[in-house]
Amino acid sequence: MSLDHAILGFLQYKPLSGYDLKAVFDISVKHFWAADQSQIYRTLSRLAECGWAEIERVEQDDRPDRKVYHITKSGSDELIRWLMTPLPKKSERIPELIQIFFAGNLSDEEILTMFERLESHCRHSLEELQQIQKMKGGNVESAPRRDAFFWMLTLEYGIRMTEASLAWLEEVITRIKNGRHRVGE
Amino acid sequence: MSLDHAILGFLQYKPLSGYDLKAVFDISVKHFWAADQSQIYRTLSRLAECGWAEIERVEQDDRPDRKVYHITKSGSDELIRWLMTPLPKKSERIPELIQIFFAGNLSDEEILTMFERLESHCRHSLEELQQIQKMKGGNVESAPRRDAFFWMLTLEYGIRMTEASLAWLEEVITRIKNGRHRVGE
DNA sequence: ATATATTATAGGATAAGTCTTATATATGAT
DNA sequence: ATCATATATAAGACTTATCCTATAATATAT
Repeated sequence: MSLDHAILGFLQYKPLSGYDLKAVFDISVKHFWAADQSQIYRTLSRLAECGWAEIERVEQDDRPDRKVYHITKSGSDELIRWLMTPLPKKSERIPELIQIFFAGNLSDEEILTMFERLESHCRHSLEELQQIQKMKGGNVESAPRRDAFFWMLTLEYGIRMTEASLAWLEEVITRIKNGRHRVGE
Repeated sequence: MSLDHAILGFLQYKPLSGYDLKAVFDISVKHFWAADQSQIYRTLSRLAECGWAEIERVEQDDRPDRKVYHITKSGSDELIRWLMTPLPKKSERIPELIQIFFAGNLSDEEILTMFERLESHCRHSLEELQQIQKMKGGNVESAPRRDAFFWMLTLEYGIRMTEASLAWLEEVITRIKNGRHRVGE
């Protein structure tokens, strides 16, 4: 799955330790792929077992030793292969839609509260993403334009989707306020 | 998590067996919550253990006996409680965005192929959703308007998001064809 | 003084989900 | 005749991810 390949992707740029990777995930792909620290370490061991990465032990006096992972030729090949492979389409799980689907069990007031909660959450996410986009304008300059272009695309995608969600939620709230969900009762 | 509550939601409408539930999931919430048959049965046992559902054994001569699950008062309370509870916001995982993020490793030609693949997949999903929407127009009439309203909302959401994805992908493909990802190289 | 944060790795327990297979009967299609 | 499909339930093995905890030294803040 994708965590393996996300890690290979980062190792392709340069060798990194598990600790480094956690930090790198948190400042770059967290919005669409949050990685658990524990899971990163476990996955790194597996990558090394597979021969997709090699471990370099870096001794340190004051800190615990670092295990820096280098991507191998076969790891690099695997990354390229995966990047061109269509992903098995499995519908993502959206628990919010379960709440909406069964919202008929709630009172009109509770429903409105629910949607307004979803809306404010969505607005907050949008602000976060826009904030990142602003800062990234400078942040990304160290990378080749080609890489930076695709990094920005993933942010742009997040923003577009969140904007669309927000627009939809606002529309739905208006409809509910106009009692459109009660028509015909 | 949500499978528990999705099942409680359906049991709130009427008592169902595991087999029934699998069918119900597949024709209603599959687009945003695909449920594995095996997982449904496991979850049902757990719901019964929790006291949120009760089992009625229905003997049949020609077929294996059915275990029909009835929601209890405490199950119903739990459903309502959950519907009003804000969900812990955990960013969803979008493996496609990992592929896009690291697309810089591919050639221009491969990149275009990748995005066109994503676009056609997206177009296909949209058609599927629109097809369901058309059919549901009649399908849903048996339910109270209030419930049907929220069922349709979840479909509408899927369509809006897929439309937004598609529009974005088309735009990105144009930009790539114009060589915008190579600017400054 | 004490608590928290940073750097660094990793195991244990648990949860959640997927895939496969087993069992059993009936019906319809090729 | 045989094969697939529908009805009905459920265990086994495995994967992936999450949460918590442990270890260990240093540094900074209260």
